[in-house]
Amino acid sequence: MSIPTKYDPAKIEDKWYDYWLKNGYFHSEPDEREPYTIVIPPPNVTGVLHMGHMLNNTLQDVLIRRARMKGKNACWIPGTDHASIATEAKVVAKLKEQGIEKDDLTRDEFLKHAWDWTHKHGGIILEQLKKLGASCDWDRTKFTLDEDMYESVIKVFVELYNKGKIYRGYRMVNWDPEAKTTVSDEEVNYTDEESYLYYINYPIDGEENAYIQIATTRPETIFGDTAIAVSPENKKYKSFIGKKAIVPIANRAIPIIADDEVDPEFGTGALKITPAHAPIDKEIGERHQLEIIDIFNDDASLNEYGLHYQGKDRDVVKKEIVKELAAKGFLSKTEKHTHRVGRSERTNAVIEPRLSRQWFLKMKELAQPAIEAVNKEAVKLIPKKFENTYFHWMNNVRDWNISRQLWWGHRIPAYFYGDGENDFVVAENLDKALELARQKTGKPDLKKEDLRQDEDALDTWFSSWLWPMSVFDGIRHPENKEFKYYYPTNDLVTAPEILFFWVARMIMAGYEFAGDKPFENVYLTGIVRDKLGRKMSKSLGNSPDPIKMMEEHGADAVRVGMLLTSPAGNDLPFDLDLVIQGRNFANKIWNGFRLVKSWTVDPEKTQPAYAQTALKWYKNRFNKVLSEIEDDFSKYRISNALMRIYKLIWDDYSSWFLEMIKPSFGEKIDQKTYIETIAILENNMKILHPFMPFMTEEIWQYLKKRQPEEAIIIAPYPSLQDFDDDFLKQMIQIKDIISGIRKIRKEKNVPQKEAIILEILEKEKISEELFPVIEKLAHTKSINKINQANDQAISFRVGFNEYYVPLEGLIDPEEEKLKLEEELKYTKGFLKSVQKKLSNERFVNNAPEKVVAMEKKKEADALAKIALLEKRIKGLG
RNA sequence: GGGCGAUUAGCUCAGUUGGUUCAGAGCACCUCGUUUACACCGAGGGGGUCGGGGGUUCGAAUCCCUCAUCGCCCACCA
Repeated sequence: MSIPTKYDPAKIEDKWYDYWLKNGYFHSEPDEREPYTIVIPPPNVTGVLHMGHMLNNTLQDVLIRRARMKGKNACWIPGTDHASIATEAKVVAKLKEQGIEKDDLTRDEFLKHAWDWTHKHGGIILEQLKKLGASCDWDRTKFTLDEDMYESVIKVFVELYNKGKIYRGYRMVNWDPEAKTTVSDEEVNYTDEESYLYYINYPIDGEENAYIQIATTRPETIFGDTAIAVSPENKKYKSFIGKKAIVPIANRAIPIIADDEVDPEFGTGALKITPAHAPIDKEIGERHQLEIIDIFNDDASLNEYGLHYQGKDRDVVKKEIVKELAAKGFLSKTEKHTHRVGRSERTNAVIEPRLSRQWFLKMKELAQPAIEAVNKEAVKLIPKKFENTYFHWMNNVRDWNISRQLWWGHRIPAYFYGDGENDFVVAENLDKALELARQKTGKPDLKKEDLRQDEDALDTWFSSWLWPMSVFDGIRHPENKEFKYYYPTNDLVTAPEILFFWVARMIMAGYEFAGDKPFENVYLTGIVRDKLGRKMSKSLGNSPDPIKMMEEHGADAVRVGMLLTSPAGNDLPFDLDLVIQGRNFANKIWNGFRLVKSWTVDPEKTQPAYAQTALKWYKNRFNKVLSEIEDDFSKYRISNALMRIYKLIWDDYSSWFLEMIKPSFGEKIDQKTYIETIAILENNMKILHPFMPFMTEEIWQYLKKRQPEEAIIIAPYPSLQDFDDDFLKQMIQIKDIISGIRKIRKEKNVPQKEAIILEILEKEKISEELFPVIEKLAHTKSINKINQANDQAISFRVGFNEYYVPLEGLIDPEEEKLKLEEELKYTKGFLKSVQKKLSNERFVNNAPEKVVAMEKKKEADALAKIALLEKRIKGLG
């Protein structure tokens, strides 16, 4: 059987994925083993895979595969989120294309369209994750609108309502006029935008030619003005307080009031108050019991209060009213002004602050155990720097507006029986609602038809905050076996952008409903950016197509590319070069494997000394690196761990170890070395498997005929063994000697096939055990110890020892001398700095003994070296 | 406006309690190389006064102050 020269991922990746799937290696059931659980951050059900998902899920897969190999019962729960706003917006847009308006449909009709859309496009992203190699337990795939998930959400809502934590409030909310729904504070993005500040004169009621001037960015809201406020400290306006001003165009008289909130420095120092449309105005309005006039329709066009502007969009009205104000002499001046504008994360529409009756969840109490959990590190945020942000947000948490004016989602289980503000009951279903309503109203003849369920749906996050519990049915049945076994989960990998949306709320929900944290560690990834540092986005077109990239270069290469430079919490400046580096690595490994497979074993042959040493060295080296990798993983330094494996395999294994044991041309390899080399290769593949699952399985299966239960995906991870650090240090010396010889060969053009002699002037003991390696790699015909310098040779130093390579006819004494003099100069400089330190009394008196002793040794060493060099230079004449 | 974090080689980052091994890694770069695993390669090499300034200390990339630049989070400036 011939092995292809080049590793071709396209040919094998699907094969192994199917193999793992078929053998059920992704599936988990509770058993006696220790569980290791991750719940996926559920992507939008109709979403497609982007680079952020790639990074995120690669990390999760690395963690889950490693845990699986380490003998844990690894369970990675996949699933999707119904993503109410995003999905509903997509469905509305699609219907519009077909000439259908949402408003013309009934709720049920619309939901049917939404479900059709979901069934058509839903789950594509999960299929894409399979290409990446994600070893999720697909039998456990969940969707946030599944029946059991739905029941969990409703149960929680009812419970929280009964505890008094959910209430209805007439509050200022963020209104998205495009999606025609409220959005949470977290879903509003603020940016500085250029606009204008308009100075408008409001005539004083009953006075001639007297007016008060205000400055506003929103002249179109004057129809909602119900007062003008000034600072009580402001002398300029003292005389105005208590008078009335006339709203231009609207011709209404409104009071001029004093309020501390008004900044006398800003604009004119007078502020028009529109309680329905600005948070600060609402507060001032409440303090002064001002009338509230809402001038907008749901789509931010003006309603009847807008008079002749009724029906026109706010932006159109702004332009037109400025002209009218100017024409009628109310507009005094216009100046450029930069201010912060809030836009909806989903639709990018400018958010309209609006007073509206909504459902809220009290957060203050829920936040307490969640703060405590992070504080005492029951839940760890990685990297730690996010804890500050977390605490800050949690300590200032505001009530959560959980209702959305959407149909796609969990419908709020509140049932109205009348028109009064409190004429409703909250219950799991209509039957229970009826019962409650009958009790509450005292009307036993109340019928189902008399009840009307709230039209609104819940914020998507109100279902995802239960995710780690609801996927195990822990909300409906907290005593069930699965929930008890898998919960709390272990690691959560997600983006810092949703720290508050999701992570913080899951922690709150965990303590509130299960009395325990939802997970132990939260690994926060960075944002995937392009080479220029821009966030990758569809609109910029700067994001590579992950699927195409995996097809071209292999999923393993892409995984390596994603992880090479992405420490937790740091943005990942992604570039195709990283994937190429991953691909090159795969090819390197492949060829290292091919080389080993090409050897034929001679059972009669005895093991050469160099091979024995090489094996001893590599095994020690492997264990040292393994211990470093363990440490990296314990600190979630995943990139670092990968880089260590990369260097281990490329440098230690390929460049050094394989070269050491490689049989000479035409020769066979001895059995012992061969068997051990295979074992070494297998261990390399094992520690690499979490990062490059496909190629490692391919090589693993190529190496030996294996039964399904012997697949690498479930092979036991190498256990950590002791290593001899001194021996490893000796090998570093040997490597330096070999490099020294290579350098001479290069400088003097002595080809590798020409054997050379190495002479050693030994000042410190060097172990002869390692000489066969020098012989093999530097191609020496003899290695001799000598007692004095050989002037007919080229020299180099490693540590305190001098090495000579006699090369007749190629020696240039002047060149040698120059080299030595340069080194002498450097050593003298070094000595000077050491002696300067040692002559400093304060150093000698204050520094710890150990440090002083070290400096003294440095001094002695330098002196010895100088003597040596001087002698050599003298010898050269 | 308030808070947090960062600034180390061309790029992306390590650098644990200040003291051999503290100035490192990978990529990129330069030179050489058709040696029978791999040019998706090998061998060798260059490159940073650790953002600026000040301080503490015998000793600072590491601790303190300050300035500059960048990033993030929070906030009702019309």
